[in-house]
Amino acid sequence: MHVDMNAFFASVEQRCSPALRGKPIAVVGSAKRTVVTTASYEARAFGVKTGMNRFEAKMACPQIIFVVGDNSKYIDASVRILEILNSFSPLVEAYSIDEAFIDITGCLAPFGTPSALAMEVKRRIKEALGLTCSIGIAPNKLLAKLASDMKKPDGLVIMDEASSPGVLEDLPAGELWGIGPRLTEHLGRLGIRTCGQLGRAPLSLLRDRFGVIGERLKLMGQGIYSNEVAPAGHEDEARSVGHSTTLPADTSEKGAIRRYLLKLSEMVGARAREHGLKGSKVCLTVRYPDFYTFSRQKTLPSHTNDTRAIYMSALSILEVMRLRTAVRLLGVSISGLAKGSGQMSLFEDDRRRQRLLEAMDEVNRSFGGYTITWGSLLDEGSGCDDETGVISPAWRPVGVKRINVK
DNA sequence: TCTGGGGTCCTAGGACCC
DNA sequence: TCTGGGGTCCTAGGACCC
Repeated sequence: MHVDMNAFFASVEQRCSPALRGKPIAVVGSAKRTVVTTASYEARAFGVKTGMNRFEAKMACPQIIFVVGDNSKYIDASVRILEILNSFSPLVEAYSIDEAFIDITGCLAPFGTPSALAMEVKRRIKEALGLTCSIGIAPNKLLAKLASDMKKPDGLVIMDEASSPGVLEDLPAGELWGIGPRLTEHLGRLGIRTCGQLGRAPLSLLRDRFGVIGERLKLMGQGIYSNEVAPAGHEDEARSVGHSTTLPADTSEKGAIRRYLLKLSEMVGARAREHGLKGSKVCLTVRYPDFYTFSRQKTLPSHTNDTRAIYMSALSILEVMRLRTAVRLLGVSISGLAKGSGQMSLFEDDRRRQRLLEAMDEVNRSFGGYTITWGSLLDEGSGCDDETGVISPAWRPVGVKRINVK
């Protein structure tokens, strides 16, 4: 079963503020350069879409109401929804803040049918949070996700082995989870437009053109998908931890760029430390005003989650980059992750350093945000403005991927 | 009054090793 | 008198997802 909350952020806001109900609203970030994260169904009717900037949204719908998103509300709602889902089955995978997969294979008895179970899930969520969702039930995650997408809002679609071939036969291949615009185009050039055609395409052709995913594509066209629901505690380990930010204005000013890099390094370091993770690679991403985006990474001699070590690496990469114009976005991430050993260093300096980081993390945990931070972040002059930016739907309510913002 | 931020996975070339 | 074949790791970019 796949549960997909309808216009999640916008619906939460409309529940909280009756004045917003029935109105075209768009949830955006607080930064100047922001985009629509979620549009209410009233706004979608005017063509407002996720990813539009304010100007585009206003053009599409002049009476649109912009609402600055509030992460804590969405995390709160998400946790409560997951609790409800967990009362039906222990096998709940929080796929994103507003989507979940639930293995209900062994949980049908009290309800009799999948449909009865799904109706009860919808009723409980509506009762507790006043929110609607679309539910898809199918033999696997691929088809369940497809099914939940077929009727919005407040839908319920059930697909079984008997009905899925009929649905897939004329379904555009690009509707499948994992087949995006580029693959759709490439498949189209091969004369493959529907899932039915994809499922019948010669394996040799697909393998030839798409490498290792060729085989999976053919199976997907046939509705075959073997990934299991991964409940809490059984997810894959995180592969990277990163933060990036679009600056309030493009800048070439070295001091400002360094301050942003320090702040990003601290956000990355703090989150890695919180989860006992250390990385062996640091990656710096830069976007120019023309949107040209590139990155350079550096392998470290040892694993680290120390803000200073991350920052120093980012700086050294920056030196190598030789920026050609002003910068629009900066990003810092670490990868090559390993669970920190927690072992005490032999060197007094390192031990003091570690205690300093722990103390700072503790203060920031207790008082929120970046109560304690680095002096050079606070230097006068060119801003390292504390803007929230846009809320990311990929956030998880719990675990490494939970992003703590203020 | 221009385009966010969080991720994962795959590819392809080159360095390096035996 | 002309250059094998196996492998790993690293890097940068891009497709795809929410």
